[in-house]
Amino acid sequence: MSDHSLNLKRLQVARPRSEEKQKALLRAAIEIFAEHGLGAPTSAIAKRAGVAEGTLFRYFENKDVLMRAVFDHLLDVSEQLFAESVVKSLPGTSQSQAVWDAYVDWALVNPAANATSNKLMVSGKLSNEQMARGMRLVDIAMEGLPLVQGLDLAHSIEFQNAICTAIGNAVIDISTPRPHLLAVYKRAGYQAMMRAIKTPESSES
Amino acid sequence: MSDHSLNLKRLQVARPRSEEKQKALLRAAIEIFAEHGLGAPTSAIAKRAGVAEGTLFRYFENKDVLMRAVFDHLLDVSEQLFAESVVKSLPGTSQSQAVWDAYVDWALVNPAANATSNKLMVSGKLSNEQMARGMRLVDIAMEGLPLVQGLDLAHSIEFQNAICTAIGNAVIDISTPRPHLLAVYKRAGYQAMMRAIKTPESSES
Amino acid sequence: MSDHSLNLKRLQVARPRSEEKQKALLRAAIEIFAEHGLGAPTSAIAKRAGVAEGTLFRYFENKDVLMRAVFDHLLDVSEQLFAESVVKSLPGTSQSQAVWDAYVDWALVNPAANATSNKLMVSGKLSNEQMARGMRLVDIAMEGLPLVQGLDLAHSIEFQNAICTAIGNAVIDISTPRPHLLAVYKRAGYQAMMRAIKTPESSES
Amino acid sequence: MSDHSLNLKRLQVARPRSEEKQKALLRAAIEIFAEHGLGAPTSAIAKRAGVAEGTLFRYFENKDVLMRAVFDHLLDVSEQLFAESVVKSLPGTSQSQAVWDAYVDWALVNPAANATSNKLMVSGKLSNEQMARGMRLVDIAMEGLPLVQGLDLAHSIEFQNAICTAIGNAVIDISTPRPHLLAVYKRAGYQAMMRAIKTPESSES
DNA sequence: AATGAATGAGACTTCATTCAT
DNA sequence: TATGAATGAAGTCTCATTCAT
Repeated sequence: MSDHSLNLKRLQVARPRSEEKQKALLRAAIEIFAEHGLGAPTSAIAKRAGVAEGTLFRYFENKDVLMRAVFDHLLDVSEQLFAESVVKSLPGTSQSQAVWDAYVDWALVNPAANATSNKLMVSGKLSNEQMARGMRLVDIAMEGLPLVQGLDLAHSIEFQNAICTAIGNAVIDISTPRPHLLAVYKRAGYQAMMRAIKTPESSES
Repeated sequence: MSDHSLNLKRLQVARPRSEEKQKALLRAAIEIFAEHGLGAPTSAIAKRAGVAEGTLFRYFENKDVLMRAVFDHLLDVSEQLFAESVVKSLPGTSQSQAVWDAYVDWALVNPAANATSNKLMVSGKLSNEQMARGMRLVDIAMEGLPLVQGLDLAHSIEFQNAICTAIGNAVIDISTPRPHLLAVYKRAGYQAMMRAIKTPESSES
Repeated sequence: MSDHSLNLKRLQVARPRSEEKQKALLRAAIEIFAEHGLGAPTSAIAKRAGVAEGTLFRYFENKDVLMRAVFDHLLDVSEQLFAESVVKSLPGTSQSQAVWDAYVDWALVNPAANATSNKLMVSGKLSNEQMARGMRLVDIAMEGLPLVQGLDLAHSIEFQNAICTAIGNAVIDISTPRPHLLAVYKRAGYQAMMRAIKTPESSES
Repeated sequence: MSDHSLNLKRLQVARPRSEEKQKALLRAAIEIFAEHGLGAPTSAIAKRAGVAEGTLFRYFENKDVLMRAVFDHLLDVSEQLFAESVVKSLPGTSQSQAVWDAYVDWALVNPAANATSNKLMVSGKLSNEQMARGMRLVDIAMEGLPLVQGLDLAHSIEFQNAICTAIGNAVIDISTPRPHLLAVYKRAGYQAMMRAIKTPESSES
């Protein structure tokens, strides 16, 4: 009996055999979600990935699991991106600017990934762990920036993260349809962000 | 009892199309969309509004029309809000701060409206006219703010609107789950916004 | 107050159940059924008739009743048509040709009536009495024609009615989209019909 | 067990799209449309075919496509019927009579097919290609019949097709409820048709 | 393990009919 | 009596998921 139920369980649980197919499905999901929203049919994702409709469910138990896997995958990419950007940063630029550039550039080169990431963030489908992981990533990206003052520490970090992320996304949003202005907006956006979080000495005088 | 013309008008229609029901449907749609996303069934909206499923379609030809009507309604409210906020602004505060306060306060008091508005903005269901109207509203809200420099005029307005809107929404997003910090974040957010768009040159003097 | 209500009351009484509205509804139903099939919404009929949706159901208990009323109305018209056509028939033409001409001409002048009549005939919505009445009308129209031979009487009548009706409708069907050929087809059709029912023996003599 | 190539073919598809189900759906549609009209629900067709409601739409994109497929199927059958009837025609009978007999017999044996075909012809749901194909079939069936005179060629063919089709359908209509009279009506109908289109020499004398 | 046919719940929408005015 | 707003059953079609092959 126990043997039996174990067997069934094993059959039901997604047992990916090919890493390649899993990647193809994630890539396809990112594209399809970006193009048609999270309500797009799983069959469209399977087709884009070049696999059968049913195959998707051998790799991802159901659509919600797929969505969360997509988000995890995008965070993996982002984390690696940030790590690399710091290492590669040019001597003349600060670490924060290296991360900023890397993030904005990546979003412009991977518009589907950026779009799907944003859709997932507001979908209500992510787990608390994933939300936390997302925030941690922002924490890391913000490392090295001077903290805005006038708030206690916890609130200050939270606040600064929110502001900086928002400005970054805003720059990406307006640059996406006008790639020729990317350099201008990227620079201006970075400066605006730095000013926004600069400690307001003058207000204390 | 009431005046004559009203009485006559009433007699001409069997049951007047109830303004109340239309409002109830819009309110219900705002709530349901906020809670369950734009993919929520129309039947849920009808039920929340306390009308039959078919009744929804007497007031709104189909779901897309309903969505656009919801957006128009929210813009109506926002426009009025901005107009009033300027009039009511306290002597000591600038116009821009009055609008800022009004916007943040409204979003916190009407979280569903704010959430649904955001969802609609990225839904791809709005008409070009509606997108334009949304941007015009932001233009109006930004009136009186000094323009960030270093960009030509058109790009500058665009850029500034994007940055300011983003910061505003960020403040709303982090304040929503922590209402007791609203005052702090609202103040800090306003200052951050003003710094972000401050002319760069002045900081070098 | 009493003055007022009395006035209104009188206005309502001055609008009795009107023969005119009933006729308008029948006319509208004929048109709408012809244009959009028997599945067309009753609301479209009411609108075409210039009355409210609910008013239709004060004149016709439900849609099936309306359909049957339409058919009865069309038979009324046909009966009168046949009666008049005999009276008016020119000296040189036989009675059968007079009826034939009247029928074909009428169908071409009233395409909607003809189309709706045909649709109703195959709708399965008519009562047995109505089907019988329809056949009786054909019997009357056929009066005076020599009976095809080689069949016993009952079958012969039945057969001849079917053939003649079919040829008549065929002529109408091909003439409707080509009104300029009406005269040609009408004549040729009549001759074909007369030949079709000519006693076979006579051709052998 | 079976031969190799079949086995290999089988392995490539999970479950082959069953020809049998498609046929069952077409058959069910023909029956249901005949019994309840073209407005009958697709769910009734699926149930009659013994498949789930959704399965119908895997085989036919939507109801209109199903209707057109039904018509194409019926024309396929008719074309084959006509071809066979000519081949099988007895030495003593003319080709035209063979076709006539085959058509009438077929309609009586397949009343649902005949009824549905007629409904589709007047439904306005068929494509122009299908209407043309239907007329071409009649042309073929009429081949070999002497053309009625007194009209120019084009109109003559059109006219004759209409008359002959009409008489054929009339015979079918009156025979269907009285199968024991089929032979009589079939014979009499054929003779009536031949007389109807016979060149009227006498009128020229 | 992979496939894709099959399933059926549920979405949106229509419309005959009822009923408050 | 006339009106037309309200109703909800029923229709078409979609799609996440299961399952036979």
